[in-house]
Amino acid sequence: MAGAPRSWQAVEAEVLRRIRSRDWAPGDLIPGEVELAAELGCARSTVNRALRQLAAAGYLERRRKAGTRVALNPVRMATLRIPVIAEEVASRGARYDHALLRRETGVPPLLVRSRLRLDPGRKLLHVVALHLADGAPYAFEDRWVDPETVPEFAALDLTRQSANAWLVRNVPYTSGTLALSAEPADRESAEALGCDPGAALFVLERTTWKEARPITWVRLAYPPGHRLTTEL
Amino acid sequence: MAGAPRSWQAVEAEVLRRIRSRDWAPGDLIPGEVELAAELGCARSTVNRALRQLAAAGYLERRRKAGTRVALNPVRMATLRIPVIAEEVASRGARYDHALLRRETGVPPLLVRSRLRLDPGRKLLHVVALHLADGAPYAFEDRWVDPETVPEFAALDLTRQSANAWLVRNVPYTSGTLALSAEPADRESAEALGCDPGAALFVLERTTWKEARPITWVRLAYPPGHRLTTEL
DNA sequence: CAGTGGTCTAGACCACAAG
DNA sequence: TTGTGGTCTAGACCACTGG
Repeated sequence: MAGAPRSWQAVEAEVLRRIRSRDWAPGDLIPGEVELAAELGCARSTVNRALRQLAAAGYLERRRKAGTRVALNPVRMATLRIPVIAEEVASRGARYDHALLRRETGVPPLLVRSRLRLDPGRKLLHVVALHLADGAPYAFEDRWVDPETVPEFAALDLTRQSANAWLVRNVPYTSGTLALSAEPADRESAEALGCDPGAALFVLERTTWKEARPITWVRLAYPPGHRLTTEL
Repeated sequence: MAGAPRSWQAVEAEVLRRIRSRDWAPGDLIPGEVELAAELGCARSTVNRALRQLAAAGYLERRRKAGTRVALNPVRMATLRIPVIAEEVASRGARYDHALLRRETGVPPLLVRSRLRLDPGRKLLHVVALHLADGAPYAFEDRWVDPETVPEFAALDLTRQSANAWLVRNVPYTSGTLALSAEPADRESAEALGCDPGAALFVLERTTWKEARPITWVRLAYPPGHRLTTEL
């Protein structure tokens, strides 16, 4: 009936237009795939792809038999790119370097132990390092690695490549958790990053698993002023 | 040849298995869709869907004619859910409230003006509010709204619903930017959030546009301890 | 039970880019 | 030029779930 969307992108755009124009208001039931396909002059699978995409983006809510509704609260999904730091630095046009500050074996603090669900007394490999961009401190890394999951880690030369770069390439995780927060700089972080103790640091904390076994817990602290941005 | 993946999820799982097992190493060219479909015993479109999914997740890199390669650096994409604060609070099982602290019209500071690409001297609507969870400070909001894009905003009763809730439902944006950072609390934020000045606040800054017109710039500051988490 | 979305298929044409 | 992914189609069956 209407114009002539042919591609699934065109269908997506048309549906989005109707949502934004309040032609289809939040909560409304929209026509079924068959009906839409007929109206827009394309195959049902084309409509399906467009609607699936919009549902994944949070604009629509779909349920079998119940049909498709315009989402009441468009839950915005922001996708952040979490690259390896070396590339994060390179993509900003800076020269990357890193310095290994400490490396030891020991019992992790309670926080780390609980995040990794470890038995008390388990010893992990501990690595403290500083990432540099054009020679300036870029991020302060505090990492604990489970030697039972990653036995090769103990023998690694961490002066040539960072722990993260090696792990990402050699020990793919099957699941993980990422947490972002703000924390005041403790003395060691402040010294490494060249800021005042207590300064507001942007902190990224990541825990990764290989099936049921913990791989690593890492905390990356960025100096004041660091921003993580994304397009919506 | 191999087992019998029939669904696209099964194909996805099988390909992921081969990547993780280093059967297909980073940088390797993997078989084309036609070949894979034959090997796995399904239609090419099924393989296509699985590979598209894996490419979107950052595991594969696909280019016409060049074929599909295992990504050298699995760029991790973390998807954050950015809900309306009222629901964010409700989902934590707390009672939501908000308090309007200030509301005025004026020329925004340089930072806001540049983010919204405004002409100097343009006056915007300024709203300062506090979001509460079970009566405790949850987030401090500083917002500027363009009255030319959203004329109805000036007449709104912001004691009944928050600015964000109304904007999300009534002025859908077509594009926007999200930035996360850590900032020391200034006096006003500290007072509102009940923390010390200089405390490390987790800050979410968002700018939204309706086509080429700015809608709003908002800065949400969360008190120390706040964490934004996601599964990987 | 019946309607809706979810998926698979086989085949076709197209767009892009490597050689 | 030509191989590869990107997409569309028409039809079919299935799975879930509302009524």
